[in-house]
Amino acid sequence: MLEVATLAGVSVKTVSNVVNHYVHVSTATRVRVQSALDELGYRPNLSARSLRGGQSGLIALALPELDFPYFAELARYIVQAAEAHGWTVLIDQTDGRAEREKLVMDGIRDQLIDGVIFSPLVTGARELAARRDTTPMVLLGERVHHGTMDHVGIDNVAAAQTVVAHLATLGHTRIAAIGEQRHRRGETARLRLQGYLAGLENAGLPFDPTLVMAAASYHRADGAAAMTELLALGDPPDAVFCFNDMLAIGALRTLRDRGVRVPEDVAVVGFDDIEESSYSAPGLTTIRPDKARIASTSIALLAARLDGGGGPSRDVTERFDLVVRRSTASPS
Amino acid sequence: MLEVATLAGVSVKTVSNVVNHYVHVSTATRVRVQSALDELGYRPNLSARSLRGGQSGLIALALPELDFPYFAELARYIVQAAEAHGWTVLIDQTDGRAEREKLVMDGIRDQLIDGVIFSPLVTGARELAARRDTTPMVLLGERVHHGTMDHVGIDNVAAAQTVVAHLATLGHTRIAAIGEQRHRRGETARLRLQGYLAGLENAGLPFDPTLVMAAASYHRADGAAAMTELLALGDPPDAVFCFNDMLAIGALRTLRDRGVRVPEDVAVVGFDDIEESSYSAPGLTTIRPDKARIASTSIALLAARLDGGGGPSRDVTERFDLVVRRSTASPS
DNA sequence: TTGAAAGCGCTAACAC
DNA sequence: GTGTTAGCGCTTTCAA
Repeated sequence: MLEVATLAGVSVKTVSNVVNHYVHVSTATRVRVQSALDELGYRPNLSARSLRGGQSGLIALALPELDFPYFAELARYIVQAAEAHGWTVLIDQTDGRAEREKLVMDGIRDQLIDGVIFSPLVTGARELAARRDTTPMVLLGERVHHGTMDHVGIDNVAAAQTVVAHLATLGHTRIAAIGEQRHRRGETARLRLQGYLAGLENAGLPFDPTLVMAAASYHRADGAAAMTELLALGDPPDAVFCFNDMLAIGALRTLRDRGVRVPEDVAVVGFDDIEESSYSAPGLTTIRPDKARIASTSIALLAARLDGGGGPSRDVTERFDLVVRRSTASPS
Repeated sequence: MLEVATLAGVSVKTVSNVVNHYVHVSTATRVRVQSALDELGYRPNLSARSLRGGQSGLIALALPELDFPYFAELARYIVQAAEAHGWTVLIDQTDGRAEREKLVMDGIRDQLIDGVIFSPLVTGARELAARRDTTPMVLLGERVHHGTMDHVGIDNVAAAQTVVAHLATLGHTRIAAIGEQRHRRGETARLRLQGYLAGLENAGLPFDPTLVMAAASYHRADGAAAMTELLALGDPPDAVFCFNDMLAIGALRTLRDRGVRVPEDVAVVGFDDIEESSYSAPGLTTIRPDKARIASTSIALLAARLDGGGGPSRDVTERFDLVVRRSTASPS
């Protein structure tokens, strides 16, 4: 910047003014400085600017897994929404490991980052409440108790109820669930299970605990394994509600391999509506959270915190839809 | 840091020494400083550190699309490999748009970033050669001529030849290709097409231009559309080589909808071996680039540039495998 | 409208 | 083994 100033015959302050589009600069000076800028190929140093001003234009997005289609799609929307705000998104992959999530909470790379959007998998209400780092944070996913942190999510219980109601309407009576997580602290599984139970009750269907399968993680292989176990039951289900689409795709694979017809013998429903689910065989009925809105709301909440500062934490529930495809066509 | 120094009764230099694990610090001092550090909840300021030392510990990964499974999987490996080096990865999504890729080339956020791993879609040899930004850059994907930039990829031509040879061995004679890109400047499509042609020639099969389908982009929908066109041909193919797995999955969808049997009537092969391809119906035969090695090599090359500096540009070709699944079981 | 100088938090050189 | 000091590139008072 000093070089530029010298070349243009002005002070660094004037260069700074030009670079930052300060209004009170005479046109002549501006032009002169600008050409010096171009000639020298000047590029502002973000570190210095951030050190001085406290804003870096960087926000972090902390997700469990990048190659989890739901998160990849969400990340895409968030990157787009952030770009519209002039922010760059830095991605942290936590793998759902407690120590990685703790790093996010404690503020890795503090002061470098203006805000964080965090989708916790194992971090609970206690840790959240104990957070000391003051970087604005927006929480994604299931709601957990928290103080100053904003939150964006969907109503998991209602969504799961919707699924069960749909299956019951189609005449299914033995509806299994795949995705319970006994050993995880994440709330998502618990909420969807709760919705599942409520759905059964609403439909007047009995609850059979043997139809609830746990899933160590939510990958395709877990769904395939759980479905195998369900088929081995003396009295197998006539429908399966998987707590995400990956599980459902794994389940479909098992059913196909065993020659079980979908939806005639067993109907299958997922959750997330990843793109893959409209190409599966058969196409997968699923819950579609409004990812674009989740992303834009998260960014908007963060922006509000950065501009305005305080205020009570806000909790936004975005809409979801039930997308009906061939995997739950009428069974009759 | 000054506060910490005061509390511990030492100078800032000593605090810096402790923070940076400098060896020559007496244990007593170290302990004293450490407790002051903890008490005050000290966190180093990355901006300042980067401003001073010129290294931020941040590298950028510039990819076309995050929700493209191949890139998502690759990103995951790269984030992991980078983490092992103590680097954080910042992700740029270019959408394959020329102006976004140009930004990457010009060095958005210069000086903040220690290096860039860039997977160009539309940027060609000319732009690459004209690059002025000096941030170390590793190129991913097809090789294009370049000067000082390292490159990691696989042999696309050989891989495509392998696919065609495999199909020919199984007795297929009318082998179509989906994924030509007449309007794009990217080289990938061209190289795979070249391998396809070479493969036909090696197998002594005639080349029929009507069997080569263009794809505007490499999404599932493009593959589905291209397959529809192929089926409308008077003399349709008995095998299809799709230039990526997404196209192949779209093609499978079309075939399924039309009641065409795979592989009995038409065999299908993809490219990339994304996880989804082992769960498709039927499982997809495909080329598996060694993504983990591509990632670790990229990071290693970047690390070498950052440590060592100059030297001629290196070009690493990683291995690939043909993964045979049900979509190309013997047609007889 | 423009310039001079201070200082953001940190580390490297050098002195003690 | 530890302290002093200068300076990374920038923006922001404050003066001119």
